[in-house]
Amino acid sequence: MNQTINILVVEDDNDINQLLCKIIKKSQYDPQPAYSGTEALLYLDKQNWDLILLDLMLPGMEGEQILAKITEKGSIPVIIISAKNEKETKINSLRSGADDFISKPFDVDEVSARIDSLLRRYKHTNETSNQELIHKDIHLDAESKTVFVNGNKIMLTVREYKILILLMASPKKVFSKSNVFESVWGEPFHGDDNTVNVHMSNLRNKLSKVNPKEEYIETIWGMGYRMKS
Amino acid sequence: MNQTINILVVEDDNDINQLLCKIIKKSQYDPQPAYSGTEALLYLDKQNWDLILLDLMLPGMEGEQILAKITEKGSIPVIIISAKNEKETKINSLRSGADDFISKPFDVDEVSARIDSLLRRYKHTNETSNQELIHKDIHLDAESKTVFVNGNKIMLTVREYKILILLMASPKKVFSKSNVFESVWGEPFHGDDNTVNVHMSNLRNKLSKVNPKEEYIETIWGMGYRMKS
DNA sequence: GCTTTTCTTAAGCTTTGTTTTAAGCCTTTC
DNA sequence: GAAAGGCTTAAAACAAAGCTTAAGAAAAGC
Repeated sequence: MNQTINILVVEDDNDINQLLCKIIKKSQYDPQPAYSGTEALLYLDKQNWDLILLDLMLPGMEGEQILAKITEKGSIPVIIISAKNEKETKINSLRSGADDFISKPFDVDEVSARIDSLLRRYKHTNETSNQELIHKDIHLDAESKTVFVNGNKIMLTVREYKILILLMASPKKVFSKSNVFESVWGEPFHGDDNTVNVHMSNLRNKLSKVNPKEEYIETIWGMGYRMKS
Repeated sequence: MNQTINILVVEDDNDINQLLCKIIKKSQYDPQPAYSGTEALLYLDKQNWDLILLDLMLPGMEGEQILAKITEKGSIPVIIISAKNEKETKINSLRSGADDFISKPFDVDEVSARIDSLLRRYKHTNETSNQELIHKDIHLDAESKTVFVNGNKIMLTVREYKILILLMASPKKVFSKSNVFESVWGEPFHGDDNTVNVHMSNLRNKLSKVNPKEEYIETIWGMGYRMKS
């Protein structure tokens, strides 16, 4: 049960990277150093990270690009650690999906406290990746990001896939439109929006194309959507 | 559907409090100023807060005590805003359950960005309020938004569902029509309205369709409604 | 840069839910 | 035990939520 917590440390400076890893180890977490942007990207897809520490100034690739890749990938908590200390950098990072911003030079204990604080809240969120979800004759393989209905592979777009994985991860739960929007799009929902409907409709079509008799996703009027059991 | 987000602003300085409220309003959230620790505590239990901004230096009561009360109460996200800028204060706050620490003087845009960042995550995680309400043979599961009477699933509309959850959450309490209306509809009640009656009737019908002998909701003449024990 | 795919927006339409209306039914009070 | 006021109910009118389609915009892929 005592699962290890994996933290990716993206920082080109050798000494600082080692220092960060040391801090992390001291708190009983499992650090993985990455010394460049490209190295970071390699690790990114390789496993599920519980948290990422990211330096914004990297050789080869800008930290901002990495941040974009991370947020695109899912909802991994990110702490930016940077010497680029201007207001704009800070705010842009936070707006782009970072959860915290620590300025260099940093205080060892503060870094540790902020890591703990973030993990305390979000430890339990990232548990659904890297497994196979099954519901009726839908098989969703999270690792290869493929979906089979009745043995037939179907091609979903990113949005459709994310909606499906959300619903399938908690098959009894009812997700409101705003739930869905905020989980899948990662931004606040403003009520007059039709795009969830459209994607839901498209997803349903793709699912039922294979097996027209079956209804997979049900609508709970005024409440939202749920996998039909 | 488009729920408001309530933010409690605990800060004794009038100008700063107003400034913070202004920032919050600009982001379409709903701020509530509290100018002292005691005032903050009053508000704390009064409703469910999505986020709390907390100044550490308050007259009468120390901010640390408030923080303790907040974390004790549940998992409301807290951002500390403080002029006490020493390392120890920062780290203690974070270790005591705060999610972020902003030093005074603060930058308006940074505050805004950090609020958004925290809410973005919090709203995803806080949806697992998986509670089940039981009254006689009625089982109400909040996560799946389903209601069972004597083991049989019954289909309720949103209004009916909300009325039932209200009554079942406080089964001994008598709810006046205006109570019900204001809780379920979220707007002030004007006495000459019959709609609560209608929905109550429909709800009773659906409940007693399964089990006609049982009376679940009783009318207290001139007072309101209550779950019948 | 051009092509292809995917996403978003908007409109019209269908389904479902809500409110109003109004008649009749209980309780209470005098 | 009749009048008054509150409560219930059923049905009609209305409103809202959801679905589908198609077309333009944006993004991704080549």
